[in-house]
Formats: sequence, structure tokens, C-alpha cells
Amino acid sequence: MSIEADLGDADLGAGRTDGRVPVMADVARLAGVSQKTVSRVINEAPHVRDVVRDRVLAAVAELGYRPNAAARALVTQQSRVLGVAMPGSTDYGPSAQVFGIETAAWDLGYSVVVASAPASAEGFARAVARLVAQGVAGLVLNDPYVHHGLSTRALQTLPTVNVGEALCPGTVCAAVTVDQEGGARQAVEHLLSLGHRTVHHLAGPVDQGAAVRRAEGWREALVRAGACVTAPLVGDWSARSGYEQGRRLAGDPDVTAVFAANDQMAVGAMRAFIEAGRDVPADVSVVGFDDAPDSAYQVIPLTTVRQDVAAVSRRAVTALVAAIEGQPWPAASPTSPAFDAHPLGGQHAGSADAFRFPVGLVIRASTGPPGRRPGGPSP
Amino acid sequence: MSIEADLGDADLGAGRTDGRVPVMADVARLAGVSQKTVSRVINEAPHVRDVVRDRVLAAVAELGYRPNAAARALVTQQSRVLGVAMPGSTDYGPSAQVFGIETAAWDLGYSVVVASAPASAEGFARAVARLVAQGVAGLVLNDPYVHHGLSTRALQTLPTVNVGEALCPGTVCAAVTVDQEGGARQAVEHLLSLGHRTVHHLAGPVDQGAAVRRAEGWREALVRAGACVTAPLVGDWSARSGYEQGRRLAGDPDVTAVFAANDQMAVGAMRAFIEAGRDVPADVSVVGFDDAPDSAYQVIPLTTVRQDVAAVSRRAVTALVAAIEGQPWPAASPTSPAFDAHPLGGQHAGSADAFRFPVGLVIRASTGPPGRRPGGPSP
DNA sequence: GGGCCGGTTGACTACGTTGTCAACGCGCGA
DNA sequence: TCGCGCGTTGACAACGTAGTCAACCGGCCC
Repeated sequence: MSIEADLGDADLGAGRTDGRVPVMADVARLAGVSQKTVSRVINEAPHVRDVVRDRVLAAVAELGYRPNAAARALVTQQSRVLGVAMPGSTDYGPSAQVFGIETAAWDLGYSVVVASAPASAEGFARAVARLVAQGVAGLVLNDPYVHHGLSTRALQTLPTVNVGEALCPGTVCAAVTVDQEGGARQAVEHLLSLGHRTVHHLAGPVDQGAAVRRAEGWREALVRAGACVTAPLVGDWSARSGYEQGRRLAGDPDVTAVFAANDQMAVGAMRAFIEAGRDVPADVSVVGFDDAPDSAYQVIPLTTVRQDVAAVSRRAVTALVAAIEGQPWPAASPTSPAFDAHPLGGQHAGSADAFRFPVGLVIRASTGPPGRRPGGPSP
Repeated sequence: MSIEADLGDADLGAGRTDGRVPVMADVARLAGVSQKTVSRVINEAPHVRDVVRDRVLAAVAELGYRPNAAARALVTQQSRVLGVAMPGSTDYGPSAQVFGIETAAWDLGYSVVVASAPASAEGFARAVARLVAQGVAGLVLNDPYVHHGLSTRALQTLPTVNVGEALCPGTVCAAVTVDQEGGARQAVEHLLSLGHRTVHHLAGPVDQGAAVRRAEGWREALVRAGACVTAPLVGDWSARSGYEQGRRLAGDPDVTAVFAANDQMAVGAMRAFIEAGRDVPADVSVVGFDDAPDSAYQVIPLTTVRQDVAAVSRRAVTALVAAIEGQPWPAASPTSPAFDAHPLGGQHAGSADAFRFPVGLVIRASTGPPGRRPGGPSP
């Protein structure tokens, strides 16, 4: 393979740079042009004759020249680096987002620096400060962070996009998200259509937009159907929290259907029901949210709401890069070109410049009609 | 909260820099010293009187000055950025590693840029090339990449550390890993001690070090115990592959115990057994590897081998940073100070400079004695 | 009292790139 | 034929920081 050759060239330099890593001046000397012309060729600027261009490119190849990112960033005031602030979690959602952002960014010629910190106000402050200090050209914020003191003034000088729901209405930065309410509604309607009297909810952290929206969708669907709305139990996205809250639900014989705010909590809840001697789905139906890759192959394959995290991440990065390279980020207005592609907004007011991706219910083995009568296992 | 104040100061600058982001010269002017002295204060260099230092620090605070990373990188030829090359996967292992590396790096004042690419030779080449172009100070490689054309010469100019097992003996870069064989042995011995005649293996990709070492440990433990060694089935770490291979195992009534190379495949295998009407653990016992956070709360809580990914990542980053800041990376020798701390090596020759972390078996509900007689469910 | 020495400070420069602007050469129209 | 304009090229400065080295200052010893 070419690795050895590639890196070998890049490292050692086949040309006359006596051990030093080659710079533009070396290329220029070898090609017999000025350093500025090399710069033009490298940046594909106009006004370079083909003959000259070829000579320069040959010299670049011979020396294994690579542009110095630091020098370029210094002079252009542009780092071509995106900062991602995320709560450091190995949950499927966040990590899928990070990888999605990373892939999309590379495709657009940007690299990605990740700053993980607990989703507290201090954690957010430190993460953003690190990213700013590092000189990122734009910021991708994760939902859980957004409510923590993010203000209009604070970030308006730096292009910023939020992946997920913004809780505070004052937030001006653009948001890319999925139709959380719609997904929750689909889950609830599915369960009600199976014959369940109502659906209990295992919610995510109350200060996170995605969790709030899913809870809203759940409540709304119940109200619309005239079903009784019970108080949601709150978890922290982890399977452990799903298990713990699931044990509380398992103690209530009236519970026949549960909608968990993500797949991991749904799995934990299923475990709690099984442990309590209540079968899934015969006694209790469970629905998750995310459709993590594992969910189809759980011991009880999970009915869940599928969202395309990769597509969401891609859109977020695309919008962010457009903002970076286009207008100097005038606090993204609804008329900003970057946000005109799919303005499906209007789901909730005050966030007109949101992308909203559709979601879809995937029905598997964890849901079914309420077979045994509520009140305990049949004799 | 202080976010607004922090970022507000940083962005707008409370001083006399008329909109521009403040630079050292601005601080120097305000403090009445030279730019060089500001540099000394910022870098905590010696030979600065306390009075002067305080004056400079006050000016820094007033202007909200932040060092320009690009300029610093340009002049020091040092980016304080670590590059992480990873296969873009949302599996627990890789994503936990990325977060662990990121956290450890920040603690040491380094930021982390991630390059994800498929674990092929081309993917590896592109990922490393991107990272090098970005100007990283050091490289963290993930196991699956290492066998792809990594050569002594190729990376010897850039400090590099491998997290995981290096397959090719020619690889000189330092490696930090866990005791894969030992973990596999513990899993097998646990199953044999329960009374199983032998243990089948659901392995990871054959070209990945961790998968190979786990398979080696499994085979070794069986041989030592005089049990028969069956051909391992090969998956790709995903629950899906665990399910698919699990179906093949479920068809064989002699199978009473399975050791999967990671938790996700173990879960998929459990699903396959349940689907085939074989109970876990009554008919078949299953052991995983990783102890992912969810594994304790699976519908059938998983017996698995716990490894401390965060600690491994931390060690890798510590070693890498030591190499970056210490000697100019003479292709890490066993006597290199960076690798003297815990040389538990010697597990396999040719890699004397490896850190090897211990692992531990966590026994849960997915394993038990072979209850029903092999040959099918009892009537 | 003069010289020396070490701690402190600043002027100058390099780092590798891009932006600005002037200069050059060629073809074309007057 | 001359002048003009455009496409092409290069000299020079600038970006913000750290390294080098000289200058300065005070106290100390001879």
C-alpha cells in the first residue's frame, strides 16, 4: 500500500530541504517561481498559467510539501477547525453525533476539536473557553449545553449551531433538530392503538431540550386521545436510571405501556419488568427513542423511534460552514441563506430558523396488546 | 452565571482595542511593558518581578486577552493538539476511548482532533494524512488501524502511541493496552468451573489486535483445561453480527457456553438463543467483554470482563505527551522515561514497551451451570 | 571606588503563510 | 505604431507569538 510512500515523502522530503520539513519557499525555489505563486497554486487561485501550475505541482509532489496549518490560520484569521462542545458521555446519542459531525466536517475540509465537559454551567463555560482559546472557526453545541447561560451577546461573534432543542427562547443561534414531539406522538399512538389505556413516560433530564420535547409529545398525544396523563419518571439517559425508575413502574400493576425517552433507558426498564416477573410485551409494552444499532438485537428487540443522527449532524455542519464562509454571522436570521433549504419550522414559535428532521417508528417485539389483565399476573 | 461575563469579556474586550480582539501588544501597552514581558508572564517564564507580573495580569484581565493558538503554534512548531485516528463507530469501545483520550488530553493542556475513517489501509492513510496536515503534535492510533501499513520509518518523526494491541511485530510505536488474554482466560475458566464441557467463541475481526488476543486467551484456557477447541465464529463487534453468528451457534445443541469478544455481540447472541427457544443461562451461558455501562441492565444482565477504558486512555495520553515534551521521539525504546512507570510487559515478546492493564470478570445473570442436558430443551 | 555578576527587561527577528499592490508582457484597437 | 487593458507574476508587508541577545540595574566583592 501507499502509506509508507505517502508518509515517507511527507516526513523526510525527497527534495533538497536537508531534513527540514519543506515550506513554500522550498517549493518555489525548486519550481523556479516566487513563493506567492506557489501559494496561488496551492489555494487554486486564478491567474496562473497551466505550465507554471504544473511545474509547481511537480515540485510540491517531489518535496512532499504540505501547507502549514498554523501559518495559514495566523494570516487568514481562519482556522478551518470546528469546535464541538459535548457532555462527555458514551451514550449512543452523543457519540453518534460526534462521529457524524466529524465525518461531515472532514468532507467539507474542516477538522473537529472535541471538548467534553459535564453538562453544567461551569462545564459549558470551560468547554467553550477551551474551544475559543484553541481558535476554532465555529462552534457546534449539543443540546444539553444550550440552556446553560448561552446568551445572545455571548456567542454572537462566533458562528454557532446547536444540534438539538434550544430551551431558552432568547437563544439566537441556529438549531438543527429532529421532530421529537412527532416521534413521541407516534410512539404513544402506537401503544394506544394496541389497546393500552394509557402510556407511562420515562423521561430524560428535565433541563435538556430533547427530553422536554419528547415529554411534550407524549403528553400531547395522551391528551388528544383522552387518555389519563400520569407524572413522568425522570432518568438520566442511562440504562441504570431506566432500570431504577423501571422498578418503580413495575410495582404498579396498572402500568401496561411505557415510553422511554431513549433506547438505553428502555432497555433498563425492560430489565426491571422482567426482574419483577412481568413479561415484555405480554404484561408491559416498552418503546424507546433513537433506534441505536443494538436495539434491534436486544434480548427483546426494541420498538423505538428512529432518527437519522448522521443526517442531522451533516445538516448542522453544512449550515455552520456556510455561515463561516458566507456572511460574518449576523446572528442567523430566518432569511439567512444557510437556513433556507428546509425551513420546516413552526413547530414551536421563537425558533423560526430551525431545521426539523422527520423520525419514524420502528415496531419490534417489545410492544404488543395488553394481554393479561392489569392487576397482576394471571393465575 | 459567569458565562456571559467570561465570554463577553473575551469577545468584546473591555479595553482600548477598538473592536479588535486584543493581542499581546495591546496588553503590553496597557501594562506599560514590552510585548516580550507579556509573553513571559503568559508562559510563566522566570525573571519577572512580582510587581510587573501583577500589572500584566491585570491588563490581561481587563482586556480579556487570550493567547492566539495559531501564532503560538507557528513560532514554537508545537500545536498542543493531539490527533486521534479512529474507525468511525458508535460502538462502546471506540467512543469510550475517544472520550477518555479527550478528557485526559484536556487535563494536560492539549486539545484533541479526531479523524474517523474506515479501518482500511486507505482509510488509515487518509486519517493520518489529515491529522498531519492539521499539524498535530502527536498521534493516538486505535488498534484496528495499526496493522495497516504502519511502518517503522513512516511515523518515526511524529510521537505516536497505540491504544490497543499491535499486530505487526515491526511496529515500534508505544502501545497501551489491557490484558486481553487474561480477561478471556478468566471468562473461559469461569464457564468451565460452572461445569461446561467447553466454550465456544464469538470473535471480533481477525485483523484487529484486541480480537486476536481475546481469541488467543480463550484458546489457551481451553487447551490448558483439556477442553476441546472449536472453530471460533467471527463477527464485527456489532450486535447484529453477534445475532447472526449466534443463530448458527443456536442450531448446535452441543453449545452450552459462549464467550463473545465484546458485550454487543454477546447481547446479539443472547437474542439469537432466546429466539431459538434456548434459555440464557439455563440452556446456554454467555460472557461478554468490556462491561459497557448498559451491560448490567440488559434484559439478561451480562457476565462480562471489565476493562477500565478511561484509565487506559489516560495512560496513553500521558505517555504521548511525555514523549512530545521530552526527547524528540527516538522511536520509543524500552528505556524511554515515558515508559518506565509500569512496565508490566513481557506478555508477548517484541513489544517490551507496552503498558498492560489488568481486567476483571464481573459475574451476572447470563452465566450458570449447564442445567438441561445438551440435545435440546427438556420435554 | 571600580569591576563583576546575576536578575530583569526590551529591541529585534523568525516562524510560514496570505493580502496588497506594483510591474511586467502580450494582444488588441485606435 | 502607440497606448491601453488584462492576464500573470513577484516584492513586500503583515499576522501574533517566542527565541536570541544585548542592555540595564542593583548589590556585592576586591
